[in-house]
Amino acid sequence: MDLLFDHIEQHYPLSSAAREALAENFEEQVLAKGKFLITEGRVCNHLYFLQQGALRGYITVDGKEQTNWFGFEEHFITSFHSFITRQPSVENIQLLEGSILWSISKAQLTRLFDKHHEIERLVRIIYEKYYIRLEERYVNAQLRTATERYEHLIRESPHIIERVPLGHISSYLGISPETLSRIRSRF
Amino acid sequence: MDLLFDHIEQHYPLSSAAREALAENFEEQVLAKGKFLITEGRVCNHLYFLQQGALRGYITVDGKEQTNWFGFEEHFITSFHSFITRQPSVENIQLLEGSILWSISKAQLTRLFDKHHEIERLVRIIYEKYYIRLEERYVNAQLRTATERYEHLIRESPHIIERVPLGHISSYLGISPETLSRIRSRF
DNA sequence: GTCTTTTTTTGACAATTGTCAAAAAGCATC
DNA sequence: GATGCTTTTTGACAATTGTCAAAAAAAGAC
Repeated sequence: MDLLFDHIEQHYPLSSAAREALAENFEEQVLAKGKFLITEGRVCNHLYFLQQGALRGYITVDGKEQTNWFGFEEHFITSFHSFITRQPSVENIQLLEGSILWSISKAQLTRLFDKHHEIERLVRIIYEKYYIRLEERYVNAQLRTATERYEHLIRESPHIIERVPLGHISSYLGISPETLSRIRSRF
Repeated sequence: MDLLFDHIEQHYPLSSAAREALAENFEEQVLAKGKFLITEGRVCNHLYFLQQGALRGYITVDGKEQTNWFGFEEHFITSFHSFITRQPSVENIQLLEGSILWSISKAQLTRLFDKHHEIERLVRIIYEKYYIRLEERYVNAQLRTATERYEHLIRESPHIIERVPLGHISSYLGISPETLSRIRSRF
């Protein structure tokens, strides 16, 4: 739980009262590789903090998987669309490694917003940061050639190659596994 | 200004005290077609509400313009990355039509967060909505063929074609103007 | 270790898209 | 209307990427 609060402090420093209130509402969760945190069709009512491990979020388009993001240690994770709208998720979140997470329900979090203004501020600030991160992902996805997108990926997150099967990376880059293999073969 | 508060009420109903505080801090701005709301290299310190008109946000990559979004009536607009980080904008925001906007500075808004919890809540909720809208844009941008992306665009926002030059639409879809022209020629 | 299954690579070919150049159409201004 | 200027279209060709099939490599199960 220390890692969770270390991460929170990086965004906004909380009073000890707010920290304790949060601590009471987070629950630890340990999941094995290959399992799903969220599957499409179900409403996602929880926000997760990934303490240890790796996940990916993907949707199914024409029977094929399209990976939208990879998540590693010390990030908040959820199926945001479902969490926000309370509608069934279109996204699947899968464990790429055995992972340790902390979860809090939307109802609990909303209750804390009323009790502690600073917790709502924290979440507002986290949304800001996550928004601009998503913007960056969007801009990179728009890069013209697959080679540029791949180069950008290994430049920004070189560790990804060692932790994620290439098939998922190709679906993240929006190309076929064959094309990714050919790009990699010419360095 | 009525439109601004109509829009706000759709997200979260404010007390009259909060509404008045907001009203005091928004300023009207009228800009002509072709002008820029924000240019790259400058810090964007304001959040804008577009009451009437049309804009686009784009970045410059290898000397070419890459349109990231179009903005029409009744949306909040800013160069989010710059507004949030207080760093120089990489994005340009250009007026596609003569437009009427309402602006509030980041400093003023931040001051209001401390005075009125509900205004910070409103902004938190707006971020949620804008986040999932950006997610949708991301997913659509990942569609395999340019034809699919074009079809999706005219299905979701058919009005766009009448208000935006095709050159900007092709740069939004990530294709050359020639390719867009050919896609359109076969309906 | 061997066997099985999954992932990655390679080859051949087709489809999609980009680039360059020129023509056509549209839009201002006079 | 005629005149420039910008946008859009069309043609020819090259580059990129996808698809299908099969081989090679890697990862798991026993």
